[in-house]
Amino acid sequence: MITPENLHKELTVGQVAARSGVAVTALHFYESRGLIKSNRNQGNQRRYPREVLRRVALIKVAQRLGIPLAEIGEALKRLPDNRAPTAADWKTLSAQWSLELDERINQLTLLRDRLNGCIGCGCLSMEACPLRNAGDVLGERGPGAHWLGPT
Amino acid sequence: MITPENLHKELTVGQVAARSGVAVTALHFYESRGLIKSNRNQGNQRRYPREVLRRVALIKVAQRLGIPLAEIGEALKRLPDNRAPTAADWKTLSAQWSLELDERINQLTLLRDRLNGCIGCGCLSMEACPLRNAGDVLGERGPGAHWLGPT
DNA sequence: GTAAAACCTCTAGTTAACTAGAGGTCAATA
DNA sequence: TATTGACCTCTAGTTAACTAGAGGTTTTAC
Repeated sequence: MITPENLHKELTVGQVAARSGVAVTALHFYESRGLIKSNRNQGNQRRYPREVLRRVALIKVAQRLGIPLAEIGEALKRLPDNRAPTAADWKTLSAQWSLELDERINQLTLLRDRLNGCIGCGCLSMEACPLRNAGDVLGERGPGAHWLGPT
Repeated sequence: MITPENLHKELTVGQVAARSGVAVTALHFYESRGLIKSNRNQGNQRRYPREVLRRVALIKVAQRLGIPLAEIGEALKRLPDNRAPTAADWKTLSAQWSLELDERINQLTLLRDRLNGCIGCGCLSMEACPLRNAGDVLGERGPGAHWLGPT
């Protein structure tokens, strides 16, 4: 709901950048990917409702979890439109992401155990070595979550 | 040591590709990055000693561990020149990589615990939220190992 | 009222790890 | 011998997540 009062409270890109710790260009970029939205003033400059800060915060946390922007965008799209994510929304998203994180940790742990089992063996055979054809653990990157690791 | 006998045993790119499961173009690419080397025949075509198979195997395993090619190249360069990696070499490298994998797992575990601690809190404050300013856990990507996660 | 700071769009560059294709050569087979 | 398949080099494109800069407009502050 836009009242004269909260219109006054809108933020410029520069302000959002300063408060969120994200570069102005990055905010442009997020907008181009549909992760955030902006209103424009008379002179075509972006004006953000304050809620954008929360949205950006959520984006940054998700990135630290290793979730690619595209997926974060998907998740945000599933939230009621154009509203800041609430604590309840956050709960839903973070529970999901926690599961994926668990899965990722399991995969890495299994891989490490195999590696340790293979130290010194030196086989590396395509057919026999568990490190080489552990396709069951870390398969091709198909549909689903893709973990690129935190930057 | 090149004898008429093992000259005969040299492999073409296509053969290496087939046996290693890596595309021909990727082998070209590895060569351009100094990860593997080839001899050329009269017609300028690549001819590989059989040891290249072991080298490629090692590259693929390291990649599954999430180690970037540049670092794999560094590691290979530290091995005696132009020789296939032996079981002892593999032991050295894999022990090192195992440590890095441990570290990575620890980072992710800590992150997951923080995430779980934060589910429902919904704060996401720049100053207060442990998820947001856990710079101690996963910092900028500086010098050292860079983990991009397995593909 | 003017000058500087902030903003706008758009293109191009960055890294990683390749792939795809053009245009041409070489090798193996019938 | 001719043809096909494998090979050669080189350029350009791919994805992700941005950054840098050019060239131009708007806002703000003095």
